Amino acid sequence: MNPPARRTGRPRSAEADRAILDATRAALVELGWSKVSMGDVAARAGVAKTTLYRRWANKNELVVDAVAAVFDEGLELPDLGCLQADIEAVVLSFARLLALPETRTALMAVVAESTRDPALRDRIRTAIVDRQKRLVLVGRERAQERGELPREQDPETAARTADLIFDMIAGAVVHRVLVSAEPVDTEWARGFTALLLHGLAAGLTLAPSGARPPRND
Amino acid sequence: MNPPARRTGRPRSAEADRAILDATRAALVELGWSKVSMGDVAARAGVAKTTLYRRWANKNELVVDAVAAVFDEGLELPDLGCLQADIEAVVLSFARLLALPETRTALMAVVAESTRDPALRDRIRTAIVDRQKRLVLVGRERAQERGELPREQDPETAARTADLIFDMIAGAVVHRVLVSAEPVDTEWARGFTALLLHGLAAGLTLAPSGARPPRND
Amino acid sequence: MNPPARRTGRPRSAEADRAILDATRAALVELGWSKVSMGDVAARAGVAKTTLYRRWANKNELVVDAVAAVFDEGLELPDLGCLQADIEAVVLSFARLLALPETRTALMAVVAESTRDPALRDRIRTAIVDRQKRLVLVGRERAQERGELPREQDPETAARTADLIFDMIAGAVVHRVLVSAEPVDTEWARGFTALLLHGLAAGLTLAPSGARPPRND
Amino acid sequence: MNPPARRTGRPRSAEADRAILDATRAALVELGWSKVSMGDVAARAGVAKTTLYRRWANKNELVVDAVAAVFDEGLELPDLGCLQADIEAVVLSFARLLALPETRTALMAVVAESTRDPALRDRIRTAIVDRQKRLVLVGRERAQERGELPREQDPETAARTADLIFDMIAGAVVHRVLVSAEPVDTEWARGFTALLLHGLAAGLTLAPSGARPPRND
DNA sequence: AATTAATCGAGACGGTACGTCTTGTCTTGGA
DNA sequence: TCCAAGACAAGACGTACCGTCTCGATTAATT
Repeated sequence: MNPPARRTGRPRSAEADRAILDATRAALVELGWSKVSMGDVAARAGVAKTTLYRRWANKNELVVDAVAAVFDEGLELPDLGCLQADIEAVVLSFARLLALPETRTALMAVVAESTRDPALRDRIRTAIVDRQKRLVLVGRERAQERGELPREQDPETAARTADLIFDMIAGAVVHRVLVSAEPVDTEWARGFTALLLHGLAAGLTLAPSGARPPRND
Repeated sequence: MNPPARRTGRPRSAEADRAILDATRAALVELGWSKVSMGDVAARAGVAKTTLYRRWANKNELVVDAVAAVFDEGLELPDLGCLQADIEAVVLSFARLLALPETRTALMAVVAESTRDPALRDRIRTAIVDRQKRLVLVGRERAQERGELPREQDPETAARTADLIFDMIAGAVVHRVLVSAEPVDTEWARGFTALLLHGLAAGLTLAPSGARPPRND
Repeated sequence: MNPPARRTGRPRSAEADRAILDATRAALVELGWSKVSMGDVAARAGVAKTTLYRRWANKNELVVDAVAAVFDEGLELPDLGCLQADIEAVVLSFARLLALPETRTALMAVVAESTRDPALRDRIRTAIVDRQKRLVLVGRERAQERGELPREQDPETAARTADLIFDMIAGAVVHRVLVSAEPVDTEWARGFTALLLHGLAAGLTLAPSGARPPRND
Repeated sequence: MNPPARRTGRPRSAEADRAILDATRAALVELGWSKVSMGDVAARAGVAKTTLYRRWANKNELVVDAVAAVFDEGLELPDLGCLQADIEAVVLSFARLLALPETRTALMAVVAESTRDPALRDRIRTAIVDRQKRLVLVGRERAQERGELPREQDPETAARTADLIFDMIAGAVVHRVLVSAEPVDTEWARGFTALLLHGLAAGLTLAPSGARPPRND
């Protein structure tokens, strides 16, 4: 992303980077968002406050990056051989992440803050949203190879659909966990995935013909 | 909160209450949650900080109360004669609500705060979530009467399904607007509704061969 | 000086004022000017940093006032019955003050700072210089009553003379102690006072035979 | 940048030295002692901070060196044929020096610093004080040759008197300019010189009898 | 009408974190 | 071998806000 720039002077310590992000996550777990202070993070990381501010403009930006790393590590898309299983797995893996108080608190705090801070919103977008969108892209590609999904010719339509699916999956999980405040368990994940795959109207399509009820949960 | 007690002495000013809540909302819109300060709200309301703290224990409580009213209006479910149109309408109506900086900021602020405060989470659930869930129930009832959706016999399953649909609709819209930070317009609402009604697999089902239903497990 | 102003609100704590100035002087003695920090003073005084900054704009101003109080307490003009004894006493009392490291350091630091900061210079003038000038005025009044000095009719000339004498006494002592870095002892005080009273030319006038001194105006 | 030869690591020493000292003086004038920072000086001089620290141990040492040169020029004692004129001339010449912000700031900065640093005080004594003391010696010698002043037999007493006079002249001027913050003009110089020559008591001693005494202010 | 007691505005209080600055040292790569 | 550039640990600076605490001045309902 920024290979130019850095030319002269002492290079920044990669070790410090790591220590700071680790310390931030640890502090987040222990204290919760609002009680994490830059000074405390610096002390935990064995680093001067200056070193934090040289890398991140403020607490929000630091926490976004710390949270982004959690998402990078916490979310995976195992190839389970069928689209439904893949989606269920990623839903559960996302839910597991949001079940941790520090992830939950930090993510929402940062999103809330971003409603008034465009720079922060951009950082969230690039550091978290865009990176996790890859899960949708990879999942779709696999499903298309398996013949479970058709290939979209128009790349723009394909991109729009991917965005839509991402918002639907992430949005439903976040809303269930944070707003409705109900757990996301295997049963919910299965119902959600079925609905996402076959739609609300599925039951109707099949029902009239015979006895089979919709597989809607 | 509690009617008793008040006997002698000067009664609290109702006007002050109103001025404070108005000032809080105004400050929230202008500054965003984290930059709203009690001192600032007091100054806007032409009131002393003491007067705020005499009524609300802290910033959170004040903001929640200030925000609560906003969500009581704003969402309606017009009967447009077909399920798809009804869903699209409610999606757009919700999006319109979230497009106001006031609502957007307030909602996220309160939700973020609630990740740390179970009492606040309950308050949100009863004051906002449960009240809006009726939209799903009403919409489903209408669709069933029109024959667009089958009637679910088991009431528990029916309730679970309603919750799921609510989380999917509200979650997708919120995520689109606040996290992905993209607008919810008619086109998006249409795409979302189609996906919700017919599912991801629909393209495959309808496009290539013809009658073949999803063979999904 | 400012009887108006203060009308509403909680009045400032006189106790805090005292505690802060005491703490400042104590810190000055222990640590020396450059190592005194506002936070440290606040902690010693059992007071919040805010309380310091509500009264003094910065460290310099605080130290000026702390030093001024030392001068107020440390300098007196005992009535010893004759002008020469009075002057010698005040010279020695001033020298005793400057012998303390904290007074010396603090005074010079503040004066040095004031060469670039007009506000600070004014504060020094009103808080220290003008207040100690009273010693000259009182001493002259006494000497005039005793008949040791003539009464000046023109008040402007009288004021100018007082300023001149003040600069000569204070300047000589400060220069001796701080620049020449030699002690001011009884012997020096006696020599200085004699010179101040009778002038350089005195030796000539009284001593040798009678070579007429210069007719210098 | 520089024509001189570069073999293996011989510093551009001379040029860098000069640039640093110039930058230090400039910064001192512009910002005042306490706001001069090593980083700023380095930047002005187009030099790395390392280079400063390779030559001077700290800020004090650097500033003292930067300032030292200023006092080597600037003070002279023209032979005007009479003691009073000589004194007035040197007073005005000293005042002229202190009127320059550069000199004023630098002198006080260094003196202030010296209150905490005995080594620095010695350095000031030899580099500035002792060198200027010669003015007193020369002036006295001339006055004695003219018969304006008696010759002191005891060399020790003579030395002590010279020190006293030096402290009185330099001290009064410095105090007037820096502490009282009033200008030293011809009028003040005349009044000061008269007082120094004839003493406070002069008015009284001579006046009653009748012969016109000097109007000493 | 006088008394009473909780209200009001204003603003100082102890704390705590912020984000900036400077100091003096260390670490690069380039000449 | 030295230089410029700039990162580093340490720690003070002055500001902002929180939630509490005086103040003197209203202001109703109860005497």
